[in-house]
Amino acid sequence: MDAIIEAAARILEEQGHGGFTTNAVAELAGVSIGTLYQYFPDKDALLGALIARETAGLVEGAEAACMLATGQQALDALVRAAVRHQVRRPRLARLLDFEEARLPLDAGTQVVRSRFVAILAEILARPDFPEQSDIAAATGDVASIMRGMIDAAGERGEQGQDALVARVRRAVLGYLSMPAGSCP
Amino acid sequence: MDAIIEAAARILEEQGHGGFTTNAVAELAGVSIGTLYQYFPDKDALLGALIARETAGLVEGAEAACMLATGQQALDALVRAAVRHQVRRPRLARLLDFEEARLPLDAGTQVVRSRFVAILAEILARPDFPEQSDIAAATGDVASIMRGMIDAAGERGEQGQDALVARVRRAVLGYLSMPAGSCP
Amino acid sequence: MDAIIEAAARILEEQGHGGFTTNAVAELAGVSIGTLYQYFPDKDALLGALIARETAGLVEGAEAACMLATGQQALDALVRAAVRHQVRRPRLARLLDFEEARLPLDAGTQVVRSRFVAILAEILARPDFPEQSDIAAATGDVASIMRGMIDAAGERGEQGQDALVARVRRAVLGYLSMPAGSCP
Amino acid sequence: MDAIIEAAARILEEQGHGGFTTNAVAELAGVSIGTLYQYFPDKDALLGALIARETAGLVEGAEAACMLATGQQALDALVRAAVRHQVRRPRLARLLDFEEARLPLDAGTQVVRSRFVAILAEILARPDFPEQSDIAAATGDVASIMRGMIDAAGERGEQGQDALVARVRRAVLGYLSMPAGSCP
DNA sequence: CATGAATGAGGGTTCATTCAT
DNA sequence: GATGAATGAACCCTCATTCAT
Repeated sequence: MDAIIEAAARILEEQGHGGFTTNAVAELAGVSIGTLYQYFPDKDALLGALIARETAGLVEGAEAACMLATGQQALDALVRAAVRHQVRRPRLARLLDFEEARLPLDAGTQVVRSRFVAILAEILARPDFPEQSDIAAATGDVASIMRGMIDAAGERGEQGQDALVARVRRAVLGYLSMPAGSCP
Repeated sequence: MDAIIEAAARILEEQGHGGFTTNAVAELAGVSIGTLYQYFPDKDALLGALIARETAGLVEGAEAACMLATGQQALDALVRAAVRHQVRRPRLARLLDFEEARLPLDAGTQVVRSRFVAILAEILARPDFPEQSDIAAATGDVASIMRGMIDAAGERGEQGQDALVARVRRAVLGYLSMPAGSCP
Repeated sequence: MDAIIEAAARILEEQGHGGFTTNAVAELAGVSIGTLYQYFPDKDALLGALIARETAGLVEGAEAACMLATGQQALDALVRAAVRHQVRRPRLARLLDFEEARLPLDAGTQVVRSRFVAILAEILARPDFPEQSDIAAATGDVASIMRGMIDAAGERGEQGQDALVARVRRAVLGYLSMPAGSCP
Repeated sequence: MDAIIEAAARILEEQGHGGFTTNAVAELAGVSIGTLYQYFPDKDALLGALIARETAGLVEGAEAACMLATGQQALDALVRAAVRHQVRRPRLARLLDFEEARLPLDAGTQVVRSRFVAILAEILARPDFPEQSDIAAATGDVASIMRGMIDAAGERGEQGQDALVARVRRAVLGYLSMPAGSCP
């Protein structure tokens, strides 16, 4: 039931973990608690489904970005997708981010998440970016940078997307164009 | 009682939020639940004390970094301090980071946190770094980048400090040396 | 659930405040503690419901008394109702009386209580009683006299109703027929 | 320790049963909790001592009243003593009244309390009062009337003593002068 | 004698989950 | 399928009481 997942999302972003109870979700969704348990075996399954739904949107954007011709364009679209995703529901995104680390991630979500990283890796390997000696590490770092900056913006309640997109791109490009292993 | 705070730290990093109950903390600390409540008026106060303790170490390192002559040296020391802090107890650091956002942060902790940012701002303003048009934004971004990368490393269970330090420095320097506002 | 309220009544009269715990009430009622809290948001709400239930019976009797033709008859019925109410469960009545003073009496119960006083005022104003210079004070005093005598009888464990009724009537009539303000 | 008893009194009248904890009493008295327990074996003992202290003042007044020549004078003084006692610390008096019923009254307090009734009985037997067919019952009733009216005044927060004294005397004299056993 | 840190049974309350209807 | 009353383990926290110093 989509209504249940959406109710879970709303409760989570409006009340935080404190108010996130199965009963509250069921009530907001307009179904009985029994019905909720018919669709989701337990609370974590509901959370997992919510995470999957949210992550899916992000991956869709990433896949679209991947279609673009140049690396610059693709990266730009990817950053934009990530920012848009976060700006839409910042608190929810942050909370789910945190939950993801705690959950015994079911296979489905795992795949979705690594799909994003795979796409990012493909983009960073494009010829219009400086070649990276360790592409896997670079990919991980870029992902971390994006996540760190975007989460922080959400936490601060930043509103506009464009400024944030510009700054994230600056960070990513700066990282990529900086030679690895410069002296200590 | 330091034993109680340390027990709280251990419970949190070993069992996560789920296992973090006042009774569990008291038991691990080897005191009765009543004793715990004689030192901390409620659960959040205990959490606050733990956050303060952990954050304090980090700020100390930052303050030492601030003493160094050049910006490069100071930044290097700062990154190193942050990495060391995180690598020591990665899970704990991440969980506390999250709690900090939720707590009605008492003044003391607030100060500690903003102190770190203030130090970072001072370092970034040094003459051996490229001048930033918006120093506040740059400071925030650099902090986010550091946090994002270091948290991710902790999440992945990365062990060695040096590689991580090098990569974080690369990201920060890359960001700083990239001119802001390059078009797409 | 009536069973819960009745269990509360029994616990209260058999064990006093000391034994009046939500767990004890639930157990005696034969329901789980969770069920109790589904019907009453907290302990005070349960107490309030019990007070309302007990007071209701008394007011009913008072209202019936009010229908009677003469003041003498009405007063007699009123006293009888109050005595009957108290004699039925003396300890419970006394304890609830006390709690009533402590509770942030919800509107419903407030009304019930003042209703009794209003009825008493109406009865005392009947023409077959001596006219009172300050009817409000007289009403309050008569109510206090009744309550004092009836509570004391309950405390002593007095059993029969008739003797007590006769004595209360004597006190009330004595008060009413005594001119106010006779000097010493 | 008188300071402890007085602290108990103050806590009780200012915070009610809810705040009446041995720790609070000790703190207000300016002694340690250990000291409190050196003087009073347990909480009820402290309460008992407080009751004894308060009741004692009342009995003293009653004994003084008993010395007066006529019944009228003695009764007047007795009522006045009771009212004064209550008006001084109304909430405390009411709470202690209630506790008295619950406590396994130690012999000392028992004696004090029945002493008051004995004095009242003696006064009511004076020749300037109408003769009572059942002097024991009359004594109990008069005591109950006094207590009911005076407690109610305290509950209402009534301030002046004189009006209350006049009304109580009216009630008592009215009761005494009313022939027992008038028709139903 | 005074102290006060320590104790821990027990109290009020929540909430994930079940199951008879 | 849907319902929602019922469950009870577990949580946070209090407070009367003890006892080593």
